[in-house]
Amino acid sequence: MSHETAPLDAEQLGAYFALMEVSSLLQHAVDAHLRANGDLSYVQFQILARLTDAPEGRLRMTDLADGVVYSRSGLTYQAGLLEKRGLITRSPAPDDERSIVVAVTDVGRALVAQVLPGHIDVVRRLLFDSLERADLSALSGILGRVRSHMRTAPPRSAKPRANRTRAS
Amino acid sequence: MSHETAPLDAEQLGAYFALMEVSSLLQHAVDAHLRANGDLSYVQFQILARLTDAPEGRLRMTDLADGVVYSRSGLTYQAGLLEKRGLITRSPAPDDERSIVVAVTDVGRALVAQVLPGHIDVVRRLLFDSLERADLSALSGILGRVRSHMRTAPPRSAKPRANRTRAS
DNA sequence: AGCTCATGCTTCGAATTCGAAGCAACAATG
DNA sequence: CATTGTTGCTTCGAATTCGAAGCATGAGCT
Repeated sequence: MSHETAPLDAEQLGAYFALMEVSSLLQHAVDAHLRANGDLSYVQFQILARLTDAPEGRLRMTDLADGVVYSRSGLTYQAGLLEKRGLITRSPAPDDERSIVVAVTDVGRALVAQVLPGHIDVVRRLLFDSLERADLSALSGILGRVRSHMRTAPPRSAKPRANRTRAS
Repeated sequence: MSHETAPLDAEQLGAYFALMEVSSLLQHAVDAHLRANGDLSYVQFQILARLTDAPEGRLRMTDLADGVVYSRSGLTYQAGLLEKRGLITRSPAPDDERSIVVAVTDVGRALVAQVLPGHIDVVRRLLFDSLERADLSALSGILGRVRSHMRTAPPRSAKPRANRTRAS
C-alpha cells in the first residue's frame, strides 16, 4: 500500500537519524577502548567474539563474513592479521576442499576474555545507563523484529538512474 | 550503582548486537542505493543532507564533522571531492579567519532531492515496514534518550593496559 | 604589545576497506 | 567422463579512513 515515495514523517526520520548516530558513536567508543586495551579493532573483536560463541570455536570464512556483515576480501585480510598474531588458525575444511575453517586459539579466547569486561562496561555506560528496564525490553524486542525482517528482505536491485562512469 | 564489571544480561547483549547489526545492514543498503542512484557515498550524502537542513545551507567544518560523527581530516577529504563536483562551496568565515564555512550549492540540493525519495524508500522498507506505530514511537523516544545521554558522557579515557607497539 | 595556549583546518603516511578479477574445487548436466 | 556453471577464497588496485604533525589565527594573560 503506502509504499512508493511518501516521505517519512518527522518521527520516522528522527528515529532513523538517532539510530545511525547512536550506533556510530557507540562503535567509535568501543573501537577506541578495544584498541587501547587489546590492540584490536572493532572488526577484529567481532570476528573473535563470533568465533568464541560458535559451536566449536570454528566457522567457515563465508559464514563468518556474513555474521559480521563484512566483505569476503576484507575478512581474508583481517584473518591474515589475526592468524599472524596467533589469535586464530585457518585450515582447509575436511569435507569441502575449497572452503577454509577459521578457529579461535586459546590465546584468542584469552584476549577476548581480557577485553570483554571493559568492552561491556563501555557499552553499558553509553547505551544502557540511560535506559529503564522497560525501555530495554522494548528496544530489544523492536530491534530483534527489525533484524529478522531485514534478513528476509532482498538487498534491493538499486535502479540505475544516474550512472556516471566515476571520475577516475 | 551496579557499575564495574558485571556482565550484561542476555537481553542487553541481544539488544546491543541487534543494534549494531541493524545499523550495519541499513548502512550498507543505503550506501549501495546512493552509489547507484547519485554516485554518492553514505558519508557524502550525510554531509549534503546535514547542510541542506542547516539554517542557510551552511556550516563550519568542525560543526559539520561533529554532526556526522566523522574525523576532521576525513571531512577535509570528502569536502574536497564534493567541491570538485560542484555540490558544495568552501569559503573562509568572515568573523573567524581560520574556520571554513561549507555551503551546499543548488546543484547539491538538487542531487539530494533527486536521491532522497529512493533513499527514504530503502529506509522505510528495511527499517519501518516491520514496525507498528507504537514501536516507532518507542524506538524514537528510546534512541533519543540514549543519544542525549551519549552526548553528555565523556569519551572514556581508555585505560592503557596492554600497549603493544604495533607490528609495523 | 608580547607570550603562551587553544582552536580550526589541512597535509602526510599507514592501515583498512571494497569490488572485480583470478583460481581452485564442487555440482549438474549430457 | 567431458563440459559448463557455481561456490569459496585470495589477490589486486583504487578509494577511503584515521591520527599525528604542521600551520595559521584567535584568546587570555601580563
